[in-house]
Amino acid sequence: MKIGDAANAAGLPVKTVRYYADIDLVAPPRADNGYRDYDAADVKRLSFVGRSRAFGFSVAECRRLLTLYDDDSRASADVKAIAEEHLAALDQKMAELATLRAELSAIAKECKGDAGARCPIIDHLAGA
Amino acid sequence: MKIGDAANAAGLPVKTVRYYADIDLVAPPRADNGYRDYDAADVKRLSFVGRSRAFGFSVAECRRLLTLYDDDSRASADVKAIAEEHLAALDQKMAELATLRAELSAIAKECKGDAGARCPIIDHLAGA
DNA sequence: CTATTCTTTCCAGTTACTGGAAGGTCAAGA
DNA sequence: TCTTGACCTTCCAGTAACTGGAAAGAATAG
Repeated sequence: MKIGDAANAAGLPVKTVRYYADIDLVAPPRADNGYRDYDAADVKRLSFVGRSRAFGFSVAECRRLLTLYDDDSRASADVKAIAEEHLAALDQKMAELATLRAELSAIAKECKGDAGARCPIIDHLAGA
Repeated sequence: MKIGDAANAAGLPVKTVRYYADIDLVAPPRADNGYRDYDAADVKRLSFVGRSRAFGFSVAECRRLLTLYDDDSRASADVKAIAEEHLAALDQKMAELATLRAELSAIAKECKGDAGARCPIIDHLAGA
């Protein structure tokens, strides 16, 4: 199966699939003509990565997950650990954004937002 | 004032200050010896950028904000527009993260996280 | 006068692709 | 058979915003 078909089946751009091959994430063998030769298992792995990425896992995390995916005798605890690690990271990021949002919102509220030059937002950013 | 002192006064790493000079964000003149020569206004601008970055504004947004900061006759509406644009972006990102978090959390809950191989997380990622 | 601390430039790496150029391969149609 | 077009290949560059490090010149303290 050529890269175009594999990418199509996995719902990923060809460029991305090629990239995953370059970084040895999902690296199929080559056919005689030099073309990458994907099989059904490769497509499954590509789809797996695609879904993992959609959940916000980094490529490094995808690599670990893929290893566990391939390992029939993994402990589900190992998978869950990665997931919870990721959940914690999501929580932290959300908390950071919420703080930022709240502070910026409070400052923005003070600004009239008219044609006048006086601007509490600028003042705050300037350290007033 | 040399870059080290300016960076110190602005609370930024020297590397970052040099980077800002490279991209013409805060670009001081050069002294005879070739050293960048910062004055008090430059330090203020650096601090301004530092605070803006801390609020999550991109460097591109900082550039716009800096222009407005420098313009005594700006309309506060222009500043507020950037701030609200940024608030909207923050809201969107937070919503995305919240969705991700909820979905992943729901899936993770199904996983026992023990020594067994059966793992609903993997199953979900595999598209089951 | 020297040792240390600055400063300079430039190159590379980070994350996860994405776009584009130049060129090889293959299947179908005239 | 020839050609056209769709596909494949590699490699280079760019994205965002730095950060680390190397090599070399400048300044300063003792």
